[in-house]
Amino acid sequence: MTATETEAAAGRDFIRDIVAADLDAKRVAGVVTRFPPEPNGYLHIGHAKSICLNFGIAQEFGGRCHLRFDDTNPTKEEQEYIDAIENDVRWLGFDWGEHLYHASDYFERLYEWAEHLIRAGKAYVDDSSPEEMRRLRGTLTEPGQESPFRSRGVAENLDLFRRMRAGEFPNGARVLRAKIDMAAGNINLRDPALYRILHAEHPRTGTKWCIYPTYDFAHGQSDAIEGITHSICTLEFEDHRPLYDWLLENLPVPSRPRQYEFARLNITYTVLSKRVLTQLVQQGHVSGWDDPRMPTLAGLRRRGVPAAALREFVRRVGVARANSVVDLALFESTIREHLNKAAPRRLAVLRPLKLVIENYPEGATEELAAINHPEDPAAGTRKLPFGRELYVERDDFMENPPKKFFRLSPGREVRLRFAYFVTCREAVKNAAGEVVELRCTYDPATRGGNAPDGRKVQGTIHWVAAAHAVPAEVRLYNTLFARPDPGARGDIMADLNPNSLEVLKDALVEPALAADTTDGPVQFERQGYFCRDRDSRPGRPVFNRTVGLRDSWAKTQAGG
RNA sequence: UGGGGGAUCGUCUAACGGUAGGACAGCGGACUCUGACUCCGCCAGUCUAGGUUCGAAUCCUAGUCCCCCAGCCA
Repeated sequence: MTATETEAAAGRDFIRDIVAADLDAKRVAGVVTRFPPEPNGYLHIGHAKSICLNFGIAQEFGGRCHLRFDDTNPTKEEQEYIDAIENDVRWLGFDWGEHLYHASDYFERLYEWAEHLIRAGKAYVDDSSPEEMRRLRGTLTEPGQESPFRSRGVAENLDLFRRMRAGEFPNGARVLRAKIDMAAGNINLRDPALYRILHAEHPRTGTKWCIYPTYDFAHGQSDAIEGITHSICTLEFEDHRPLYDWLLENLPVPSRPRQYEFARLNITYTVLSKRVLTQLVQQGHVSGWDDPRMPTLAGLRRRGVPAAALREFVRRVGVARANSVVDLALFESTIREHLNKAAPRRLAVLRPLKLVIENYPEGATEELAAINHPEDPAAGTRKLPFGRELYVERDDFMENPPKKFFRLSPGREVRLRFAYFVTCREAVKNAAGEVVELRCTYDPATRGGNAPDGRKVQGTIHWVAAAHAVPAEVRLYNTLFARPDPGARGDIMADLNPNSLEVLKDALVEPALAADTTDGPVQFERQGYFCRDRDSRPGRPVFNRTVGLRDSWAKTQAGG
């Protein structure tokens, strides 16, 4: 982060207010936060909010932030996800230093604490089937009933729990439960499960364990072990806070963290449900977790979104307790702002239409100077080859243009960016009546783009020289979902956008784009920001559109 | 009908009993060798009804609407 960004990120929200107050009142000596993902999928932009919050607070208040994998359910977790998560957090710009932890690091201690609870008469082994437990739990409006196993003695509970650990029972046969209150209005307090039997191989502990702590039994204690002061999570865990507190109060934990909840991020046209994202990958609706249409950090990275833009977006969104849905336009605006400053400009024709300059000498070639960045003279210039045959954008010609159309049409003069004024004399059509070529004339006196007689043109269009253009593939991305509120009407897959990907295989780009194989962003003038995809091959670059330029002409047309 | 939360411009978010502000979106204009960028202007909000107060988005009362919870998921 730059200094200014760090400063800007110090903007206040209710959580930072709490941290500041705790520090002021010396309730805590220093702030310690943590980002605790479960390694059962890839990180997405919703996680970015949590990452920026936790790591950001640690930075701003001079504390530290841990990366902790909440790996308590080996049936869902994989090493691939662990590796991807570490990579993504680093890419986002954060560093956990020495503080990389796993809930599984604490399995032995958690087990001891479970026995502690049993000895204190506050936990018991229940032989009920899952169905029976559900039946006795009651409903939202009716209290639950006590299990017949609730009154088991300490010795029997201890024996049974040890035999659970020893692997004497099959999955689901028994469970360790906290003894709290089956009549509690908060269902999480109706004797929640603490340990379940899972004969499964864990990515880190292998087959050492066949019983695993639940989220509730692992999370708060892990926080306490690490000395976390502010345990920040999303709103749906609000109901778990009483249980979080109950466990910390009934166990000999080394510290006393506090949980605070904030509203998770939602964005229009976007789905941030790990379940649905997994489904998109598994059913082949996207090419993988890093498909540039995915809201995953891997997808956004491949799409060309700068990490700094992601951080800035999260900052602009803010942190509150009210559920909300952020306009995708805010994200796009933030991306453009960053890319506008960073991206050198280039000319690329996405949907080529041949243009022949009849009065330009056959076989002649010349080079014209083009600036690389209009707002940054230090970016310098480059040479653009020019010739009698060019390609221009199909959209830049209309045989019968509407009012205010400032581009090419029969008889109209426009400027070719950095080159000459040309006037369209004729549109050549094929048998099907489609325009296949434009015959034009140019004014040699306008070399460089200005007329000595001072006359103006209303439009400037981009182009490439036929003899020097490099063929390229360009991938245009639209939202994965066609509706701003995917799934709101039931079947979320029914809301998939059939036009989320448009592949242009016949694009032509200026030579400089083929020569440069670095990874930085680039602006195709008048079109948008692009980045080179890893599918690029020598002589055949592939570009992803990160985001289009604002297009008030298109808006006018659509509106009119 | 249980428990826990939340309501401020179209959207997100400030305000901490004292001028309801910012950003995005939208609209209009200036500038322009990108219909981009930039700049200027405009539009627009405290869920409702009472109450306390010199003064209420903020405090009180009563409503309304929205979200979360009945995994041996996290």
